[in-house]
Amino acid sequence: MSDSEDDRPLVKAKSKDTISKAVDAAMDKQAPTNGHVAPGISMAMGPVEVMDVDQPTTNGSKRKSSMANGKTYKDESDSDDAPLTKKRKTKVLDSDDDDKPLKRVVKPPKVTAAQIGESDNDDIPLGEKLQQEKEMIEKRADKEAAALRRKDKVEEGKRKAKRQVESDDEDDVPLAKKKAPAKAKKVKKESDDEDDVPLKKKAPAKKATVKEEDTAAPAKKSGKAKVKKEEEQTAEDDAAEDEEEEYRWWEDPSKGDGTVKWTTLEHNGVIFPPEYQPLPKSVKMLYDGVPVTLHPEAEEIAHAFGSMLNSTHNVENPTFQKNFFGDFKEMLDKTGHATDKNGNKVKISKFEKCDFRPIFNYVDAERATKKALPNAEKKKLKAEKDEMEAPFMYCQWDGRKQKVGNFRVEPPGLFRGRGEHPKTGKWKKRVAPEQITINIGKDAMVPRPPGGHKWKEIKHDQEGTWLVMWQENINGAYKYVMLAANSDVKGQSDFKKFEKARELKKHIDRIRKDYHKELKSEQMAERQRATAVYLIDQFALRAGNEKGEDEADTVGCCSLKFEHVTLKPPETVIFDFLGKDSIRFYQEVKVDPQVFKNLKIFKRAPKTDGDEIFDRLTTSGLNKHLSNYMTGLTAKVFRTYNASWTMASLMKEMTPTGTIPEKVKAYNDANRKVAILCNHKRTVGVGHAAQMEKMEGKIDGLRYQQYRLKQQMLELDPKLKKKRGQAYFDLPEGIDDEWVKNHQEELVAEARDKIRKKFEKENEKLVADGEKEMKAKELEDRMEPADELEAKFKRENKKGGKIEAEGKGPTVDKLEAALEKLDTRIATLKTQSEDRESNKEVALGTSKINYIDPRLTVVFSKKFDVPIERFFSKTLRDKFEWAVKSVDEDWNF
DNA sequence: CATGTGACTTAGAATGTCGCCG
DNA sequence: CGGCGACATTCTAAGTCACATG
Repeated sequence: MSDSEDDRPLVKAKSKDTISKAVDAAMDKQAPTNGHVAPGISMAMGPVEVMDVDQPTTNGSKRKSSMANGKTYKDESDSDDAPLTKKRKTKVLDSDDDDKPLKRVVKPPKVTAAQIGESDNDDIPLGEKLQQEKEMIEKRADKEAAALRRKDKVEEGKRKAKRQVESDDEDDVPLAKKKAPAKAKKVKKESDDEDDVPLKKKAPAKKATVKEEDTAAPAKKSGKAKVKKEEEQTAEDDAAEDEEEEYRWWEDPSKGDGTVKWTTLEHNGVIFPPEYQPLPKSVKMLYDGVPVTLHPEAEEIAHAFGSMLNSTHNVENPTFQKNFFGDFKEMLDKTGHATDKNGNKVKISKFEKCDFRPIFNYVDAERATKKALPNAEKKKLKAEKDEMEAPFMYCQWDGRKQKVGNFRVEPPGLFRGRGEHPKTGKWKKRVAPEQITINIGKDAMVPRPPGGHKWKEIKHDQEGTWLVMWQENINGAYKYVMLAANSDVKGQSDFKKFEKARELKKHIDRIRKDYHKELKSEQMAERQRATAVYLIDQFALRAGNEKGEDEADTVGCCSLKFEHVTLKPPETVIFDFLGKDSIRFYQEVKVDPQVFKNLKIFKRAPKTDGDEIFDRLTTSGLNKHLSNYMTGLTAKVFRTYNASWTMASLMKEMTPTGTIPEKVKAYNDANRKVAILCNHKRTVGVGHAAQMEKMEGKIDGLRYQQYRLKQQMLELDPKLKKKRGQAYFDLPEGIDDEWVKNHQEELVAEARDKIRKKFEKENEKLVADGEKEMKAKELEDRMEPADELEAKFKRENKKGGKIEAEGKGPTVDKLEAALEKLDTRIATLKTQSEDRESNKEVALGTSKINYIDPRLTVVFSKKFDVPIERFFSKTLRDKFEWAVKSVDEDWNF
């Protein structure tokens, strides 16, 4: 009973609960089972040992399925477990120890189970379970708690002890991949241990300082630049006694938070989206085939849906439909539903009966007319818009003009949650000024809210970098207006981010060493942590915070679940899960044997689908641990570090030879590797396959042309047949008569199309100029070349038909030349299409923008003498100004 | 501690524009 | 010299992570 209830709670709680429950259940049944305990198991295991794999667990039925798994791992885990226990007493875990047992064969499964249990309560009695566990025997709880405390202490001591012992764990071979950098540092390492905690080092101060200055100067307009710089300088000097200090905070992330980000701040707030423009009376959605009139507020929602009809991705998603229709109906209920042309009320109750196409057609037409607007007109509109937006584009931040990122309040619309977001399609309401909080300098003029309205609140929070904030209605998410990427603040924090990643270089060896050692820790929690860090480091996984049930079900490292990890002995792991943005992460990788073993243990029964692999680990625990190594070190730093590091090493392998495009390609190839590392993908649109096919078709077309050329050659010089062999003149592979026929038809149709289009265009123009349009007869006449083409094909297709040589004065040589030309064209197309194929689902942008230290790109540009423009668009150059200006070709990541 | 709040970075899709090829 | 695909920009969702709170 209680069991089922148990299943409810949060995901995390759930999995843990399930397990502990199972433990409980088992205990109740066979509490005394000491017999199962393997020799050497210490008391610390306490009550838990009792658990038996075979015991029915909470969700008995479900569990079953996992049995197979459980079995598979049995021997493994056993051996592994034994050491765990053993260790209990030892201070330092010794790898030998660990290994031995591993080799030992098969223990009774019970032991295994016991172990699990043990670990369970081991670290945990988890305060977390609480309420559900009320029924739990209090005594037991107390005991556990006590045990826990004890353990923590032990652990603490152990950790220290370990440090010292460190040196001998040679055995943990780092992956080849990462090895190189690690090695280099080794020497230093030792001493580092000591500083663990402290320091922000000053060392780089010199360089950094310089950078800081560069960065600081916005210097956008060259005209003003000089003057500005001066000002800056002084400002800098002022602040600059703090130089020291200032430098520190921007190097030391832990300080990042309590710091003042500005002293004066002026801005003009936000632009609100235009009011909803009701559709013209002639445009109505149909309900049950009948045009109906809606209250504007309801119509607005229908309009949003209708204008999306082309994005099947959303509109055909059942959740999207359901959520949309739910909110739509709610509004209908509120506004009295609809009326038909006679003013009779129509109650809208079925989504299926709604036809939004009239709305879509209207919207689509509007789009088209807008697009068709004469250029001058477009320009004018744009200018007007720019002018009205000008005041919002910039703010004054400590007296400096800085660009604002997103000064527009998000317009209402249907929420486009990604993946299987349970709320996708819900109506995102118009934001009222009353919801908006303004953050601004005390002395600044507060922007005026729209007529008759008030702001929710005015703040003067100097520790925040945002100018305007509101909360959205669907998820309660906070929306902020902040500065643009090219602003000083953003630039600085970007710089800081990469410096942090670089600092990790100094610690990475020790961290890797530690986690390799801790992979064998007898503390389940520690072992999980080590394993997680391993995954994060090696495979660039994200941290993986817990998520709520009203969000898409995606995971990162710490939230990986049973079903996301498949173990394939001897040491291959298959990851298959949805990560951020519901992007699939699929990788089949070899891992350290110990990691493999650990994952097996973490997956042991009674865990099953839906249960967390790292049930003893949270992102905050993980990050807390990481921060011991280096201030500000968190899981995400590893992604930055590994991405930049990868780029740097790839660059080292390159030699600055070849043409510019070749160098650019080399850069992009490296970039692609980083993107793959980070799993940055783009979903290939449905049209992609077709596009690919089209390219293939194009290639085939060219090959067919070649065939024809050859035939023409033959016509001119029949002896060639002998000289070159029949095969040379055969239809190319993959092309047959049928294909040829189709192709010919296409070519003819294309030709016709072209002529017709041209004709129509000319006619349009004539009409526009007030002249008479040409007659249909004219068109017919113009079709002549197409007709001729058709006729020619017909002749060719006749039995024994020849392909006549084309062009004036055809010679074999000329044809040969044409043939060659086609060869190159085919080659280019082929590489192009291959390129495209390999690139189709990799997105290079994200890694370039967020992960690869831009200074690396600058170095590449200088060293290989390729203009930076080839790598950074204008916006990126602005964003990375600090990098572009601060680095020479000797710089190292 | 667990959970919630808040602020900030990272992410792919949608949209806009621009350059290049036939 | 115009069409269209590639590239750039905008938009906002979805993460991370520190800190507050009970």
